[in-house]
Amino acid sequence: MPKVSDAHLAARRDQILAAAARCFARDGFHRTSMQDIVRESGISAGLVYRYFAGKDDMIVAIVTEWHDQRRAPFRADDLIGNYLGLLRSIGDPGRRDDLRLGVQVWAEALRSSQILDLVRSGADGPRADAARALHGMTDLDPDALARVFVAIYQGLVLQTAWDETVDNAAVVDAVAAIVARLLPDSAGEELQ
Amino acid sequence: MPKVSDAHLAARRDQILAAAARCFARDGFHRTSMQDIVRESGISAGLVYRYFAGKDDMIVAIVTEWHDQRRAPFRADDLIGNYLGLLRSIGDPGRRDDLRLGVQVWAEALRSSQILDLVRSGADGPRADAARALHGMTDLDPDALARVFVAIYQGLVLQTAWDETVDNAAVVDAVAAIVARLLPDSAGEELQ
Amino acid sequence: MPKVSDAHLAARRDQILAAAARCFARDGFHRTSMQDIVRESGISAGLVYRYFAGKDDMIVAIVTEWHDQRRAPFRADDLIGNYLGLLRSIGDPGRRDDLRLGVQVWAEALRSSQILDLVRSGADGPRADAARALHGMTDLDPDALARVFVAIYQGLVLQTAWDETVDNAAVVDAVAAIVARLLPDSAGEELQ
Amino acid sequence: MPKVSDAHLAARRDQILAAAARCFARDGFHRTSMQDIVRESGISAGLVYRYFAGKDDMIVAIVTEWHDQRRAPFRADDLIGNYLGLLRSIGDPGRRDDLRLGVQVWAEALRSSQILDLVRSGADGPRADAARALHGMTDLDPDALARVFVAIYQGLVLQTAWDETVDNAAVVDAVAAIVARLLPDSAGEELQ
DNA sequence: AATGAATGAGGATTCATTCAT
DNA sequence: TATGAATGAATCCTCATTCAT
Repeated sequence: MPKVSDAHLAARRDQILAAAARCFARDGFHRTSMQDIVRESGISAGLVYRYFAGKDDMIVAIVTEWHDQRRAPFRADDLIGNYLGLLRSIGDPGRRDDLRLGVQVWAEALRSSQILDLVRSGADGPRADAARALHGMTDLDPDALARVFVAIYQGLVLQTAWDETVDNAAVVDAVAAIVARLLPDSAGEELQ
Repeated sequence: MPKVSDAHLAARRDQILAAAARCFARDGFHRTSMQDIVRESGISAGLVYRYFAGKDDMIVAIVTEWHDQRRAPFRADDLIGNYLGLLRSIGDPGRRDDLRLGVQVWAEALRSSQILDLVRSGADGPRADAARALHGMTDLDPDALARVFVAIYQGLVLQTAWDETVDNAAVVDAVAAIVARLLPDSAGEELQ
Repeated sequence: MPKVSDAHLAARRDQILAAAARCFARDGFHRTSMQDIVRESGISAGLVYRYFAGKDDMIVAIVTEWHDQRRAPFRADDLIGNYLGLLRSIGDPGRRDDLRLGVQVWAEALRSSQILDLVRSGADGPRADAARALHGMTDLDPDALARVFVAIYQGLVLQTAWDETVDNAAVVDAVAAIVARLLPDSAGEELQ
Repeated sequence: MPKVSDAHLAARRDQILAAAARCFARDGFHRTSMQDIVRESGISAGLVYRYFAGKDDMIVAIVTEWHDQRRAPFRADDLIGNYLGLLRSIGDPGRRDDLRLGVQVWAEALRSSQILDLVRSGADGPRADAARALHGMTDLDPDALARVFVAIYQGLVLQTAWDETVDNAAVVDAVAAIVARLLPDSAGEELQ
C-alpha cells in the first residue's frame, strides 16, 4: 500500500521530464548537470534515478516525448493546411522552450545514433507522406520538394529560437503564397 | 626566449583550431574535453592556453572563423546564383564536418549570447541584403521571403548533416525551380 | 496491529540472514548493498530494518550465526576424529558459500573489533581445549601444535574456497597420517 | 622538459601504492574510498588517475606487487629452510600491514577472477615445486602434503594478522619438528 | 616557446536509511 | 506488520586550468 498510484508515478515522471526539458532548453544537454535537474524539479537525486537509468536515458525519454507531440502534421488529408498550421505554431510564445529544445535535439542527433534514429523516424515518415501527396500536384520532384518544405520548417524553428521577434505571420503568409504558386490546383481546396 | 615568427604562431593557432573543429563536429562543444583537443592537435595543454584563454574563447574563435568562411554569398550582385551555389556546396562530401559543426554552433547560440551575436551578425546582414535585393522583384514580403530562403539553407544543412545520402542536386533543382516561378523577371539574368 | 507468531518472526529473520549470507559470500560485505539483500530475500527494505538495526548489525548477526554452527569440534572427547571430520566437511560441495563467507568474515575481523571478538571467541576456546588435550600426548609445545592444526583447517578452507577441485580426501589423509606420526599413542583409539 | 624523470614517476606511483596499501590493510578494499587514498598519499585525486585507471586497477597493482614480493620461497634448493624462514617472517612486526593486506586479498580473490588468477599464479607454482621436491622424501601424497604446508602458512598469516601476540617462534619450532619427523632424511641437510 | 604534471572543484551515480501510508 | 518511495551524503571519476621546469 505504500506503493503509490500509477497516476502519481506518471506525474512524478512528468515532473522530472518537464524540469529536465526546461534545463535542457536553457543550457543544452551537456551543460545541464543532474544537480540542475534535481534543483529544478524539486526531486531528490536518488529518486530521479528510480525513474531514469541515467542522464542519457533521460535525454532519450525527452526526445521521444518531444517527437510524440509533433507527429500529427504532414499526415492528415489537409496536408497543406496542416503544414501551414505547423509553421504558425512556431510563433506561439508558449512554445519557446520547445523550439530551443528541438535545436538541442538536432545537435545531439549528430552525437548519438539513438537520438538520430528517433529524429529520423520522426521526420522521415511525414516527409515520405508529403512526397507521396505531392505526386501529381506538381511537376517538380516530389521528394525534393518535400525536403524543401521540411527545411523551411526547420529553418524557421531555428530562426525563431534565436530571435522571438521573427514575424511569424509574415513568413507563413509568404510560404502560403509560394505554395499557392507552386501547387495552384490545390489552393482552392486545401489552403486554410 | 626563442621568439618565433608570426607565421609560425598563426600556423599553430590554425592547427589547434582545426583539431578543435574536428572534435567539436564529432562530439559537440560540451562533450569535447580540452584533453581531446590536446590529443587531436598534438599540442600540449599548456601551449593551447597561450593561444586561447580557455575553452569558451576557443569556441568563440571557432565560430568566428566558421562565419568568416561563409560570408561571401548573399552579397554579390548575382544573388540567386550565389544562393544556389551555397545550397549546392552543402552536398560537398568534404564539408561534412563543417555542416556538423554548424549545427553545434546553432545549438550553442541558444546558450551563449556571444555566440548568438556572432551567428546573428553572420546571418542578419546577408538576409537584409537579400531582402533589399528582393524589393521590386516580387510582390511577396521581401523580408519574409529572405527568411524563407535562409530557412531552406539551414534546413538543408541540418538534413544533410544527419544523412549524407540526401540528394542535394535534386533539392537544389527544386529550389531553383521555385525561385524561377517566384521571381520570373530575374530568371534570365541571375540564374546560373 | 497484526502481531505475528514468534515462529513467523524467526522465519523472517532467517530468510533475511540466508539471503544476506548468499550475497555476502558472493560479493563480500562491502560490495553487497542493502538493495541486493532486499532483492535476494524478497523482503522489503523497511522490514529488513525492523529485524536488523543496520547493515553492520546484520553482519554481526551473520558472523554470530556462522560461528554458532561451527562450535562443536575441538571440544568433544574424540578430538582428533572431530578435527578430521571438520577438515573433511570442507570438501562438502554444499558448503561452498559457507567457506566463502568464512573468508569474508576473516577479512572483516581485521576491520571491526566486534567481528574480531566474535571470531576469536569462536577460535580461542577450541584451540585452548585442543592444547589442553595435547598435553601429554606429545613432547611438542601443545599451544603451538594447536595453532598449527587450526592453521591447517584455515588454509584448507581458503584453498577450497578459491578452488573447489582441491582433492579434499587426499589432504585429510595426509593430515591424518601426520597426526598418527606425531601422536602415535592416540592413533588406535581416536582416528576414525 | 617538464616531463619529469622516470624515477620521479616511479616514486609517485610507489607513493600512491604505499598509501593505498596502508588504507587497504586498515579498512579493506571496499571500505577505503579514493578520497582516503588521496588523503593518505598527499596526492591529488586527479593525479591518482594518471597512474591508475581506477580503483580496481589499483587493487590489481597492489596485489601484483604483493605477490611479486612473496615469490622467492618454495623455489630454492633449500626448500625446507626457505619455508621455515617464510613462516618466521610472519612474526616480523614490520610486516603487520602486509599480513592484513594479504587477508584482504584472499577475500577479494573470491570476488574478482582477475585477483584470483593473480593469487593462484602466485601460489600454484610454488606448491607444485614443493610437491615435486617432496617426491621421494616421503611416502605421503606429495601434492596433499604441499597443500598442508601452504595451509599452515596461510593459517599462521591469518592468526597473526588477528593477533600479533601469537608466539611465532614456538609455532615455527613446532612446524620444524613436524617436518623433521615427516621427512627425517632431509633433516640433516636442509633444516636451518 | 613548450611541456605535461599537478590541482581540486564539479560531474554522474549509488547507497544506507527513514517514513508516510 | 509491511511496503517501497524518498532522501541526500558519499562515491568514483573527469575536467578545465595552472605552473614549475
